[in-house]
Amino acid sequence: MVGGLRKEDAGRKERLSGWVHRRRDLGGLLFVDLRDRSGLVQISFGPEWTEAESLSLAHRLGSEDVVVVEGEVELRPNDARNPELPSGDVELRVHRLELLNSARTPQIPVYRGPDEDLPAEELRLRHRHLDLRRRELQENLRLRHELILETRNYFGNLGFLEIETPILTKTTPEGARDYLVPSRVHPGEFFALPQSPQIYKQILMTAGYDRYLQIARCFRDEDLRADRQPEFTQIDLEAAFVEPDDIFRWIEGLMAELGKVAQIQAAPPFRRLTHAEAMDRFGSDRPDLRWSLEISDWSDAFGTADSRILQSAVETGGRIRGFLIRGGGELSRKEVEALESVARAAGAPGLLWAKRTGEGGSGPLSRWLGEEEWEASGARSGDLLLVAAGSDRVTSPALSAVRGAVIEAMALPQERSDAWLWVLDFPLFEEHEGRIHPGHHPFVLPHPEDLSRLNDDPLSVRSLAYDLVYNGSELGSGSIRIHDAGMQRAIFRALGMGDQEIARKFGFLLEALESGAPPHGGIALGVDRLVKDFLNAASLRDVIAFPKTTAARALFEGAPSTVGSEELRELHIELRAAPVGVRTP
RNA sequence: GGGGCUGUAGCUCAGUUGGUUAGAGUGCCGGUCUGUCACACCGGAGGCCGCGGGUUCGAGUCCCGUCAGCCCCGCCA
Repeated sequence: MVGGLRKEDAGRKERLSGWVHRRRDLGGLLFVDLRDRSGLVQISFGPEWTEAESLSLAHRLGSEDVVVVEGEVELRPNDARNPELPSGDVELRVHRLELLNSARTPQIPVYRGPDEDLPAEELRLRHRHLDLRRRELQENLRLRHELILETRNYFGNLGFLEIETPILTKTTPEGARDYLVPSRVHPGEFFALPQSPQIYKQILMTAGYDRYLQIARCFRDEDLRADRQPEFTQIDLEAAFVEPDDIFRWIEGLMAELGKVAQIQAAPPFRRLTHAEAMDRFGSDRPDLRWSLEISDWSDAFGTADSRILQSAVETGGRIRGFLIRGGGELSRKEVEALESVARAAGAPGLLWAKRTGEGGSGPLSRWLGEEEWEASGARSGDLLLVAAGSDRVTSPALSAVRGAVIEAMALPQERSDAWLWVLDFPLFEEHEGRIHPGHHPFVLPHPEDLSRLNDDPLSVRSLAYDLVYNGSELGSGSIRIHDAGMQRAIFRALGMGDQEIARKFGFLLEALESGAPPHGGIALGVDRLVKDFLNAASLRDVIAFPKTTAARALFEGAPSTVGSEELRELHIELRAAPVGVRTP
């Protein structure tokens, strides 16, 4: 309302409410930028059009005071228009001012000057009510709302039902740490907050709700990152009698619609890569395909070079892979060594490199490269080779990190601004410290072609799991699920669970599957990440109204916090040690 | 659990090789000002240099520890 005034409104009487954004007190005249969610408009006070009492009150206004003003919309004098403000052609000449609520001087400024940095993140979170008054955050939350609204409409039109699932649920034995909620009426027992509604939506499938949707809150008690919050929101869906292509079609259609809302290009069909291809060509299961730079395999070309590092890498079953950087010779030795330390930070023992020059080459790798090797590499004079040798397990993450660093160091131009990708056929299992655990979760259907290897070579078994990747960011994961109880038991056993344990932890799921479960599958998309990536926001905290810190604290309200001994007694909980370092805000 | 960066006025920051009374901009308070829009001008108040310990004649500055925020690794079915 406030920010919507235009020159067509000139002459109208208006009553506006809002916050005092900034004031410019000229003595006789006084200008105030009035702010509400719609934007800013200048209101002016002067002895010729403002009641005396209101005028004197106006001179005492401070930042963030809440006011209501009545007056007339007037065209500003020609030389006093502000082209930078949408409402800058007009102002409200105030007849009467009423102070609805005075504000103490804000701890952090809502207004931000052109060259001014934002207040420290800690202060922005502590005084969140003030930070949220900033236009940028209001715009972010508005877009978030619109994307969620569009999502509900889109799936509603496709016949999906939004069904709520419990927040107080059963603890899940694998996966992330659960947030636990003690039961008062059942001493020693705990609910868990859901890491995802996975099992519930599968139960809904067996119950015949064949298209399910939920904008679902999920909780995982793990350490945080810039793109990870302890509680987060997912667009969670599941459908019966589907194949991966059905899911892809729906999600591609959704992204096209959301793209219209957020002005992002999302033209179906999206590119597809198998997990194996993605790892082979980009070293990552979520490559950023805004750049096409790919890994080359030089195992054959360099494997016979007179170098122990290179030879032994191939002899022990590894590969020699790397990047051919056209024009990379322009990078200084220091810059190339920075790339090497990126590789080390990502777990590689090192990164070999060579620049091809007019006569031969330079760099540690070049002493092993004869004319034959140079030719095989495809390098021309002025190019740079970056090479990692060893098992893919080590070199892939390193090369992926190097790829990003090269793109930045060379300032390579984006080849497209919005790169969508499906990554398919994720491994069913992964190995960690000698233990097999699910690559995604234990309910994923093994790839039908690989079933025979389930017992003998489980780590080679692919799954019908897929990820949606946007500009190198994992926006969502899904899969076709197991609907056969026997198959589900076999997977639990492959994960090392005994029959009793299976019955205790997943008996209710198996019972449901045995009752006539349809084939089904689905996907969950991270709303927070989606909004962040669509807005190109710096942090997830900029698209969540009340986010947690990296230490999983809420600074505004001061959660978590201690509770009284009476409350603990009711919950049958005894603390082993007095809490340390608890702050009261 | 590990590594890195940051912490100085309400806010954003500067602070030399360890040296006297710790500065700037903005905000705040007071004053002048009728077309400003980062209003301008004059004056003023405002500091546990995150916290604790150490080295030193002397610490915002060096060392150790600790707390908080951020980033990364591990972790995130």
